[in-house]
Amino acid sequence: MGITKTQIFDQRQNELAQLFKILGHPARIAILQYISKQNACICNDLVEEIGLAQATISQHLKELKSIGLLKGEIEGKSMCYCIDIDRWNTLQKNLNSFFNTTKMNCC
Amino acid sequence: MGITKTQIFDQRQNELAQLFKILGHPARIAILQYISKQNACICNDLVEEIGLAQATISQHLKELKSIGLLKGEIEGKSMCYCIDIDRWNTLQKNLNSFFNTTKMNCC
DNA sequence: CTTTATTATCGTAATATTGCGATATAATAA
DNA sequence: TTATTATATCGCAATATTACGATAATAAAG
Repeated sequence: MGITKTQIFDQRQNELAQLFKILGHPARIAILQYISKQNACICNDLVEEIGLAQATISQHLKELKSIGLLKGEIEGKSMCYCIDIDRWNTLQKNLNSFFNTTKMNCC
Repeated sequence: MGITKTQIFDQRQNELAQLFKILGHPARIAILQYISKQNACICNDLVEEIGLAQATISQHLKELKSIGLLKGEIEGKSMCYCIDIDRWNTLQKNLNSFFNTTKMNCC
């Protein structure tokens, strides 16, 4: 017990849930907001800005990368993490599609 | 360690993350989709439809209620859980507002 | 009142997530 | 080469989530 039974749900349900799940942490929300404000970003800024340890920030960045929301480029000896706007717009469409189709026909 | 440091984030970040988090489970996505299809719903249907134990479904319903997405009315000896459309629309607006403001000014 | 049906809650085991120190890796600087 | 700086990964401890059986609570039916 304890493991999520992904096999009893369809792919769309699992993918949608995974997206929501990754967005479901305040640090990751804050990271996205901060990167957006900066127009560019290096991870080290985030450590000071957010107030979590460097290892923890790095882990959150990895999760945001896992759903394609962030892309990172090496820039000298630091990383430039940016929001992938195409992916961002696609995600927004997916979520809206879920919201719009699900509210239909409800009592 | 292990506990999310909600105190270092602001209220909006925590609330937004909480919404995403609750939506971040395939069973809860499936529950919302099923209720939407039915126009009404009793929990017992969900147990057969989703394929999780009754106790588990009940727990997921409770979480969806906790963010106001579902409202439940007693109907005879069973419950009628419905999507709260007003709340649903508000949530959708909140998420879109996050998506729209965050993608601005990004590199 | 007793039975039956439906949902909620409790307790618990299994697994996942969060956070961080320590360390590895990689690139530039001296 | 040897520092220095920035980021990633490993390993672990603390906490949270998921799932379910057992049981409680509630309401209708007999």
